Amino acid sequence: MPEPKTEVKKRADAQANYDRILSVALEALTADPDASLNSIAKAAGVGAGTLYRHFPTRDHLVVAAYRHEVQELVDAASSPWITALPPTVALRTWFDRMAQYGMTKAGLMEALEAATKSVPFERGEIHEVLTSAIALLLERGQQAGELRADLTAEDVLLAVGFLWRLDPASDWRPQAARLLDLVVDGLRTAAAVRA
Amino acid sequence: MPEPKTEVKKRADAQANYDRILSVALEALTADPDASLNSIAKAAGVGAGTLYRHFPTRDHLVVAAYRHEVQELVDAASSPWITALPPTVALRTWFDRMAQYGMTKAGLMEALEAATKSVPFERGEIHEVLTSAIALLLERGQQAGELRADLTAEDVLLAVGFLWRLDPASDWRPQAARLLDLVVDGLRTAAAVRA
DNA sequence: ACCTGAACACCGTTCAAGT
DNA sequence: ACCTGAACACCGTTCAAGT
Repeated sequence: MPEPKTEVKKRADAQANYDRILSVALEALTADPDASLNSIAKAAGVGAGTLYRHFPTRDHLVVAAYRHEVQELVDAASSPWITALPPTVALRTWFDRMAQYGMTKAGLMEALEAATKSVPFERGEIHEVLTSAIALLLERGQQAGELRADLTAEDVLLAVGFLWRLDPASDWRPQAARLLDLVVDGLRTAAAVRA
Repeated sequence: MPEPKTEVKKRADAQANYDRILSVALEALTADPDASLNSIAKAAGVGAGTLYRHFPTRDHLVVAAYRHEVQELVDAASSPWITALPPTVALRTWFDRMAQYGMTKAGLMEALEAATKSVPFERGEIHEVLTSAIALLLERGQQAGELRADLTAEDVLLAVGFLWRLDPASDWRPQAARLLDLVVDGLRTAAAVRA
């Protein structure tokens, strides 16, 4: 019988290091998004080479550290309290939650931003998982005729990228609300606007 | 008679260094937006301390290096070929030009991005000059009743921030067009949309 | 297989010493 | 006044040597 997990089996010490690096990284990056990789390795009690073995680039580490948070965000897109809403409202509500998440976890914004970077082959699973969550909500609105059909989930992700340039220490809520209104309004079909 | 220029008079050698650093920086940053300050100082034939004396932070240098390009962009907002257009079209056309500029000069995007950063007191003259250019176009559309009156130029600058996350090496034009349409559509008043 | 940690080339930044 | 450039503390990254 092979392992039920799809992930390749690691040696026990490697797995333990992997987990410890991640938990330390989550803490360190939340405290300071610019925390150095060397400092994280040291705090995790591993050599610098070990960190690089597991996470070849900084983005890999950041993305992995916030995988859980991002997954929660993605899961929310298909949760009852979102899907019960009319499509356009659902999309807007989900973006609100996204803003909340980003603003309260400094390091998370870096992870989300990495997913919005342009060069495609450098975009990882976060990009994929976020766009699929957006696609879910977007397509529902498109099929209902509320949202324009000529825009992709990638477009929408780029359009809401302003969320990670807000200042968490400021009074960002009114501005986020105005701009999300702007984007969601732009997403609506002429028919939906007229209604 | 004092100097006609508002800028404080510098010693001749200081002025020469200042100018040379800027011209070298423009070239270096255009070639590689991540060029190091030390390498720019060396290429300009000055000590590192001299560069820091003139430009206390990297953003100061980047902003100064692209001042001329940004000014051209800003001037375009009040140029005849823009002001002759209907307000909403003018705004959209100006953004197209903005995208062109950003995509053809790699380092310029960094300068523009610095202007979109959240923390207010770190935003410099580029932010000010860009928002005033946007305000010019925006207010014209607002007074004509074509554009929503509840949005500021700062909002709009944030909303078009996706422009500096496009990949200049890719086929960015169709996506930029879709997203600019989205934003400009969102900016229009209900009355204008119905028309 | 995996880990360690010294070593390397580099970075931003400072500051005593010069002119 | 202004400049130089060595020096400092740090960064990301590598890799021989260990287990």
